[in-house]
Amino acid sequence: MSDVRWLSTQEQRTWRSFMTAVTKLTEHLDRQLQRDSRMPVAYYEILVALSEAPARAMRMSELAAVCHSSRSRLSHAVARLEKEGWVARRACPSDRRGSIAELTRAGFAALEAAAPGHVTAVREHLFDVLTPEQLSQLDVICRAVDEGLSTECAKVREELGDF
Amino acid sequence: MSDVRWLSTQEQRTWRSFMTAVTKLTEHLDRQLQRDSRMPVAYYEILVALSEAPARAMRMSELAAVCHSSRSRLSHAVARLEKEGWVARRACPSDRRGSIAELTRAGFAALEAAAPGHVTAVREHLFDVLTPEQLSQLDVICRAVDEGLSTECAKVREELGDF
DNA sequence: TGGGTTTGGTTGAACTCTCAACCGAACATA
DNA sequence: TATGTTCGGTTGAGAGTTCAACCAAACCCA
Repeated sequence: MSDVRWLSTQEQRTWRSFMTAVTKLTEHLDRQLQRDSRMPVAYYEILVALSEAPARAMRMSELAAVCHSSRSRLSHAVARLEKEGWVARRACPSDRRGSIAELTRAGFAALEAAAPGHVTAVREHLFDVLTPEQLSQLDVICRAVDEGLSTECAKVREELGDF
Repeated sequence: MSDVRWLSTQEQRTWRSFMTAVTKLTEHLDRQLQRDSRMPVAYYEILVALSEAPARAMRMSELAAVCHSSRSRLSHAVARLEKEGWVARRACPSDRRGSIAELTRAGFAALEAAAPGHVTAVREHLFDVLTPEQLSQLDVICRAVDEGLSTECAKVREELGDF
């Protein structure tokens, strides 16, 4: 099918500035957190999710959903966090297949230590460079993109099962 | 320093919707391209950059700059693309340290084959879900973020040398 | 009760990325 | 010409992600 709707010059410019900004920002944040707190952003978000959960514990699958992570990725990640002593896994009493990830004291401390630097970086490179108006625009835009993807992702999830 | 400027509730919401949208979008695009054309988006962009260069060839360091990639990453990536037969490396005549990456016929064909699916995915999940107004807002926003980062990145580049 | 299917989760291999170390060529300076 | 530094690029190890395969528990239904 050659009836592809190619991008206009302007659209290409927008796409490239989007890609550039996103990759630079995520790389910067990842580098900052890795350097200062020895964890990638993805792991930080796992700790955040756990810290906000009741009893600072969550079923693995629920945690995966909250973090928009595949089961597999989360399993590997939690294994690493466990080795670090930041998370502990225990069996789920109500479902013997399940397992529960729990934030340890050390994990909470690590999160507390990491948070200031990370939040500062986010503020500095996103919130501080945009007007309040732009921030609310960005919020609306991201929700629209997310919405458009979640219908699609639901489809994928149906077909492939594992996400 | 406990004088961290934490995020307000609204800011947290914006940040999360941003992260969600970005990670979902990039993962979706990566999965599409990997599934249909056996290459990650980063490699696709390398091929695009080469295809747009005069003689479809470029110095490695220039290519790295255009792709916002580290030298190391590019070196690994080109090695893989070379194994695939999509890119060839040859010595630079004017600087014997240098090497030049060149898009092969097969590489150009692979790019042509990959482009429709990728562009369609981008259009479908970004351009089609936003109004023209929102697209131009997004463009401005991304340029501001990029701007804010490039001063920072310049600093990092100075300190660490290798990016 | 038994057999097939789905669900929750883990595992290992292949791949990509990062970081630091390294090498030879180019350049600067004396 | 000799030497120290910078530049362009590669390499290997370690870490994270993906994908497919797998296992056991739970569920479904005859």
